[in-house]
Amino acid sequence: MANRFIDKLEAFGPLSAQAVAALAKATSRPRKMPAKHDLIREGDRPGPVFVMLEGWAYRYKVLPSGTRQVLAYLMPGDCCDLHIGLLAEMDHSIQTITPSLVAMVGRPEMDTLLDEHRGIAKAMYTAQLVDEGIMRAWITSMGRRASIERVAHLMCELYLRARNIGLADGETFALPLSQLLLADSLGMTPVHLNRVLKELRVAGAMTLARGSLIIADPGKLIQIAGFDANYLHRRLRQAA
Amino acid sequence: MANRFIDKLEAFGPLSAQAVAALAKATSRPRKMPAKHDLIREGDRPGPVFVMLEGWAYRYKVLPSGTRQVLAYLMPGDCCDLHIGLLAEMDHSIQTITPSLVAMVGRPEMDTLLDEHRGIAKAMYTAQLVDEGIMRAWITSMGRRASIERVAHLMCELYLRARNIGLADGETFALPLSQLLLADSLGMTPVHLNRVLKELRVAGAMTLARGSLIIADPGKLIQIAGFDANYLHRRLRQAA
DNA sequence: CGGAATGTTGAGCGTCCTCAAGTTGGGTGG
DNA sequence: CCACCCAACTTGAGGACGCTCAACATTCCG
Repeated sequence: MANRFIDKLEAFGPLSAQAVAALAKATSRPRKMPAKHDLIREGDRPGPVFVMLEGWAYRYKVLPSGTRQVLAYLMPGDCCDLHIGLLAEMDHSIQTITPSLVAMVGRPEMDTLLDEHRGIAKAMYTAQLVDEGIMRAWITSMGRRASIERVAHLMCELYLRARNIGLADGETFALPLSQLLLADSLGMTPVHLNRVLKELRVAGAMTLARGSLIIADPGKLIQIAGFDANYLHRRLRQAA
Repeated sequence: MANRFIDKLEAFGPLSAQAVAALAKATSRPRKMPAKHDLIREGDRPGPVFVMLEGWAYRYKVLPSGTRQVLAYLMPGDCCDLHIGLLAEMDHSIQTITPSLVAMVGRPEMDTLLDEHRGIAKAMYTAQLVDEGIMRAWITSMGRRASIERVAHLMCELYLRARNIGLADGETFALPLSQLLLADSLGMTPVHLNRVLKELRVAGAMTLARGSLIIADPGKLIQIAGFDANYLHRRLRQAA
């Protein structure tokens, strides 16, 4: 009955059995999506809320010059903005990275979920606040960190997020991101990203190869990144 | 009775007389704040929602190295996250730029406003979506635009936002941001920002001096920035 | 009126980019 | 099962954008 989306929300606070059932029902007809498939494009009229049950996706913008900027990664359990339907058109696109299982929750159904289950609303608003915190961390990285720090910081973030949802246990986990995608996330060229990855490998901090990230020396990686996990808000406020 | 906050929300959709009255009541006891005063700091436990009735503020983070990154500007009528109280601690700080009038809306009162007035909830969620769109635009700028493009883009954004709330009419408006603050917004050094401003001035695009931005040639500025206003979402979806 | 904050300009340097030429690896069809 | 092909990755060389350090000018504010 449970799925990754429900698991994630429950990590933000207890949900009633009815709430879980309602969520399960709302996400019970997911669609299989191939890799590299646009779920929605900039300029499109927003439709249902996308919920990633399996697989990774990413938000991005393409500039007139053709360059791309990755804005966020969606991992299993993540969803896009709850109230997306209030806007007339999308200001960015969302594309799958791996083959995925995507549930689509219509706007009336989403409103009902939020209205009838306070626990769901709280968990979803918390999730959205965390996503905003991640965006702020990205802005900070892009503005004020050197390239090697940016790379290390993103790897720390992705590792923690993956571990939070049970996608990583040891120091190794599956990271299905190409160097091109990572470069477009970090405001770098693929060439330079490649050199930075080598530098991190030679330094004994981490190795990214064949879709797997191996964190050889967590302390060193954290230190290079200047990483502070507070913005992921794992410690939530107790009591309402 | 109306204030800048109510004006802003009404621009996102009609509000009932009761809704306006409830908003007016919730923001009826604003506090005067001096310039450069932290409203809340990273690590603090979130309290009430801050509503800027008059004056400018900015969100920022400070890295261990002491460098600062500006994350967003709050103009009159803007407020911080509605559900901020769900989190255990702030992941960034907020500081006034100018002397300001700030209303503080407690969490129960905010929840009541959202619950009892669908129009308020819709307007506030829309405002939050726009703020997120702005963050995405910033990430895009930092990652994929050259410094002169970044500067021009931010100026276009600030000008439009100011005009939307009646703070600019012609091609001139009051922009109370120091070059240091702008540099910390754009991931540049103050020295380089100064040179870029000069370049924009010499090119006849715009002049920033003594707290005023003069847009000499809007077309040129937009062209340099590669600016597309879609992310500010002025055109909202019609009908619910 | 004085001091501090802010803005301006110069010179030299380093990070990261561009262009270019491979190499490796994964997937597909014969 | 192998050959091929395309995407992804790797490495080198040279150049440009933006940084650092430093000195000075100007404006704001008490």
